[in-house]
Amino acid sequence: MKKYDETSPESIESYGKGMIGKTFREIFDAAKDDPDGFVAKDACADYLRKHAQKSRKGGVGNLVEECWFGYEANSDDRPDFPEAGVELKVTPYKQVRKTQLNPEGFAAKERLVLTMINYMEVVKEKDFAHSHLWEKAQLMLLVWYLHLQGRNDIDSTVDYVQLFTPPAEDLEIIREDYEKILTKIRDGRAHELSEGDTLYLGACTKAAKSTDRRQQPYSDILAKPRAFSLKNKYMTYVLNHYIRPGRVTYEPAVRGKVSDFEAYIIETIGRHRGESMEELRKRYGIETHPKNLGAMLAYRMLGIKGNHCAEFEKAGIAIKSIRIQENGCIKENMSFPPISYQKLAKETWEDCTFGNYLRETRFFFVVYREDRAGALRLAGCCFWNVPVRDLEGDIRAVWQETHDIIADGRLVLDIDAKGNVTNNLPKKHGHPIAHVRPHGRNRADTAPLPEGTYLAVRGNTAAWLDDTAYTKQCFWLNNDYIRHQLQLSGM
DNA sequence: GCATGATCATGC
DNA sequence: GCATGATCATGC
Repeated sequence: MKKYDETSPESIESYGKGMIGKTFREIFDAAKDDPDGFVAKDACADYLRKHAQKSRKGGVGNLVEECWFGYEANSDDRPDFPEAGVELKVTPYKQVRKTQLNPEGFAAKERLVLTMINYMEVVKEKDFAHSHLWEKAQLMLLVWYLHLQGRNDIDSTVDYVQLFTPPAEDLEIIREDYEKILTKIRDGRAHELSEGDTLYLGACTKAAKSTDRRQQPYSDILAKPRAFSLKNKYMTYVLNHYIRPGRVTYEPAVRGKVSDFEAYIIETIGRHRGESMEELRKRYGIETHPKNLGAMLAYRMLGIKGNHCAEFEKAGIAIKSIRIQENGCIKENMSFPPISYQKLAKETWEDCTFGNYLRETRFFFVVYREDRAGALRLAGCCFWNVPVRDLEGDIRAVWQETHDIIADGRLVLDIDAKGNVTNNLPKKHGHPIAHVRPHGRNRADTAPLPEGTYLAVRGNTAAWLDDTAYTKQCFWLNNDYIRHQLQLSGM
């Protein structure tokens, strides 16, 4: 006898809310001792074994299915509660740095995987409304728990349980994302899919081994197995704006309905083509010359008063303003967040901070070009993400070289008689796309090296030196590479 | 002129 | 206090 009505989403939700405040271990223990035989006993024994070792991916999800809802976990294609059309999703969130706009500092820990993309079958679907994806995503019961580093998730508490359907304005974009992914598959380019291609719905890689490949219908090239997923940034927005109570929402760029989000943004900003940064700055009443002026002006041109935009936030779009000099060169290389040497040393390319950032982030380039008088005039804008071949080519090489030097403790400084410092990290020379360079307050602004590794110094020493830490560096994308990418985007 | 290392200014 | 975006300084 079920303790809820399997045909009613509300009943499933209300029964699910009974988990709030309980740990997964408590849910398991209660089920184990349930005299009604509510749970398959074999499954419970299985859990004890698996969780005695270490936390298993999907482990707590299966635990909730079997120990709380009392059905056997399976990889059935249908929704978990077929009669109610509800899909159960147990998903972690985590603590991140607190900011003014995220005062408690919570973020989704992972993207939400919805369903595998069967390249051969998905192209036969009539449209999004009739897709297998929509069947799985139209009504989800989200179960959130806080993941703490170093703690087995089985000891986490269930914090939120809520039915969720993406709101209409998000669905418009999810539908466009779906079409974009389908178009790439229909063009025989499934092997070039990337999470950065789309906004809220991503095609994330999902394979047991990094060498796994799948057939695709319109090309002989094998493609990585991928799944439709709601991206991490979107899930963070869902958590902080739809699930947790009392959060502020950001202003949207689109009010009403548009058929193509990106085209609308480009067109709206494009109306200001030819205007100078200074003119725009004064028009929008910005008194100072902040470093993020380019981004601020982009928001103003989109009719947004603050320095955040709901759609960009949900999609994880990063605004980068680019200045082209009169001679056609981009003045500066493009910087990224500082490298944590300790994290880097433990990472692999398949799952690393910088690689994941580039894979998941869509960029919005706002381009200003210097005129003869030296004024920067808006030249246009475009959306961009790193092409797979570049990511897996030079960027990967630069990352791997940097990783190996740091992880193996092979970082070497040469200091000449004048005190000029050079290191052996990958340079722009010899790398067409990316390089590594300092990026901190000054060279005494350092980050710790992995434990047990030490900075080697040849030549002279320097007062700021400490052989367990080194000047903060970051990965940079080369200016000429960005220039070339802009040209490919028709700018 | 450009690569590389270094630093500045502002906002969160 | 630190990340971020931007720019500077020097030597080859």
